[in-house]
Amino acid sequence: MTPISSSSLPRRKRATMQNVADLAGVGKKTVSRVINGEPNVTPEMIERVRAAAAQLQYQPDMHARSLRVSDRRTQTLGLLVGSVANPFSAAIHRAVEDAALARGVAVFASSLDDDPARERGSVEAFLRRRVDGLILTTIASSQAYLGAEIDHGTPVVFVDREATGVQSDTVLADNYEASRRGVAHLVEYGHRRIAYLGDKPALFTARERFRGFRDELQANDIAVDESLVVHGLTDEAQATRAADALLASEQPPTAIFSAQNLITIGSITALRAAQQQHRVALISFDDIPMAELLEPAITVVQQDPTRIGRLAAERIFARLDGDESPPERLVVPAVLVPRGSGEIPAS
Amino acid sequence: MTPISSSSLPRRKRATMQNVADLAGVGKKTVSRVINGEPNVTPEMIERVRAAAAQLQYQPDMHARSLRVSDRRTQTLGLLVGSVANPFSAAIHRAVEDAALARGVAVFASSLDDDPARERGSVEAFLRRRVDGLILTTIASSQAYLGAEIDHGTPVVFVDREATGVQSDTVLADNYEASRRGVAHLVEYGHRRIAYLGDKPALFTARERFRGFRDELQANDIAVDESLVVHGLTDEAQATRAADALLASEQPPTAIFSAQNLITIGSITALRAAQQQHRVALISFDDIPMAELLEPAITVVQQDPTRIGRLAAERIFARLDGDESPPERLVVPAVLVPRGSGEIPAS
DNA sequence: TTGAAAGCGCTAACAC
DNA sequence: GTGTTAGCGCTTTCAA
Repeated sequence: MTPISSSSLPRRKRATMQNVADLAGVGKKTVSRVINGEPNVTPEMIERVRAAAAQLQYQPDMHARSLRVSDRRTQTLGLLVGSVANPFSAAIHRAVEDAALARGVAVFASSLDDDPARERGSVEAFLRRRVDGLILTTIASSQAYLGAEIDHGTPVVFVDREATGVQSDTVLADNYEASRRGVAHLVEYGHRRIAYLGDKPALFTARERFRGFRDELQANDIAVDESLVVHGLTDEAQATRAADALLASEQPPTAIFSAQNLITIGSITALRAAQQQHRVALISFDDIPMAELLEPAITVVQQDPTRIGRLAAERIFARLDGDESPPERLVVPAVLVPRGSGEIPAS
Repeated sequence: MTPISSSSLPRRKRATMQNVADLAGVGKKTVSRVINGEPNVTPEMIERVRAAAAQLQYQPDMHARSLRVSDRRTQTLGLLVGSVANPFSAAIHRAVEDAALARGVAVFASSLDDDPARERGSVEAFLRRRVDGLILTTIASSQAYLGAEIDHGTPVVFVDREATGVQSDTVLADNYEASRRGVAHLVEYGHRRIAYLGDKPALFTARERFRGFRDELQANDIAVDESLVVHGLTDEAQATRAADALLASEQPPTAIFSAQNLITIGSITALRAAQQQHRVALISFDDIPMAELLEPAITVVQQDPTRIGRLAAERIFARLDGDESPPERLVVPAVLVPRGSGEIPAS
């Protein structure tokens, strides 16, 4: 057995640039030049410094660097998503990470949990760590508190939801239009009693999707039946109960429009329990995992979180690279993917 | 319209502690005391400083702080998982975030993608940013390169996979035993021709799970039929092709043991295509989304990524709080969840 | 081409 | 209870 690292050893101090300079017998600034790949250093010097750095296992301190460097960049981004455990958020996260990795930028990721206090807390935590940019999903009633930071030059991109009280780059799905397309699809299959199961109307996306639902019905001369509309569903269990009740009512819907992925899963559970999954149509706003393997397969309005994340990161980096054009509002279309559940005709 | 933040304004500099001190008419150190909640400041002083800080929208610079503070902590953690977009990884991430949030610690999250170069790159990026601790999923053949950092006192916890060449806290599922339990379950239902579909044997988890598969068969006096064993499956499509081939062979298996979630999904696709999903049993190592809603519902060996993440974070913080006990190896049991697909008897 | 001095924003140590 | 000085590790500035 070779001895492999013992935690009871006296802790060695981390090597600094000065240590490297001393060992290499050069000035601190020369080490700095080599580490940062600056020109005007002779090959021998480069070699000497490299060797010393390797011997000491030197790792430059980016915090100390960013404190002194002229643009004060930290090569760091703050990302706030609904929840890092949510597949939609996770896809955004991954896309941001990929874009950031290419530029040597590290990403702080946090979960919002639709809690305004967490929004403020996360943003503060990011700002105290002097992130170069912010990609934010928001829930607070106003983001005016970001005004000073934006004026200061920190790029901010809002994703998934529109911000209030500040203007900055925004990347969104076309919630309203996509919702209309989903409802129109059901109407085409003869449905007129369409239930709407949605999230809290405090959410931008929930409002937009319901607006699309309502407008599309009206465009087809179908009155919105309030008894078929349920708002404020935030988890599977609530959605299941709401769908249960609708299916057990005197005049049950012939189709369900679910405005969000967790609600969809809850609705499927209810439809199965009532053995109505092949009789009552279902369209889900948001894709769900395994949708193609369910019976019936689930017709969805599919967002593109990867593209949303990529575009958001691109906006941040464009701003960091000097883009001073007016704030952009990028809309990423959601597409209707017919798979079966949405093509069940009205009975 | 009220004017709301204009990006073409001259960029105001960020307020520093000195600015706050000047405005409040006190010394820098007094501001420092107030910001950090240190004792021995009169209430009036606190109020004056608070007001000045608020007026200037002062945000302390944690980098400058950590540079000077005696323990050099940055209140930052580095987390490397398989992929932030993978549900298993995302659950770990979320658990780590929750534990970190309670201590005001921010989390850098990165994806490994089973690429040794990414492992090294991510760890370097974390170290250059002087994270207080590392939670790592690894793929490189050795983690000996971390020895110096561990000696230096940075806590490192390995999750999901065992490390090589260093000793440090580790949190793992009981891959071997859980795999045996899964196979034993199939044997109980009369299966003797059980296929194994697994990931690259370079992975610690893949090796352990296969070892469990093999040993459990042998314990039941069943010879391992090499024609029923496929390694090196890394995505759904590969798994589907492998399962297709097995099902179409002269002597098809009566059961499939899938060693990983993506392989399970691919296997389900193949079983459906061959209309064998109600005839050939299937057990999945790793839960998959919607498993209960599939037909048949999928029997799984369910890991507990939330617990893995929580324990990993607890280890880090215990070390940061001074725990000097020998490295721990925590095993989080995976449990067999019978749902239907694993209870199809041998035909 | 190289290096010495100054200083980024903050806190430790110590004076008052 | 409060302020002053020095210095964390690094880059900038500027002189050699």
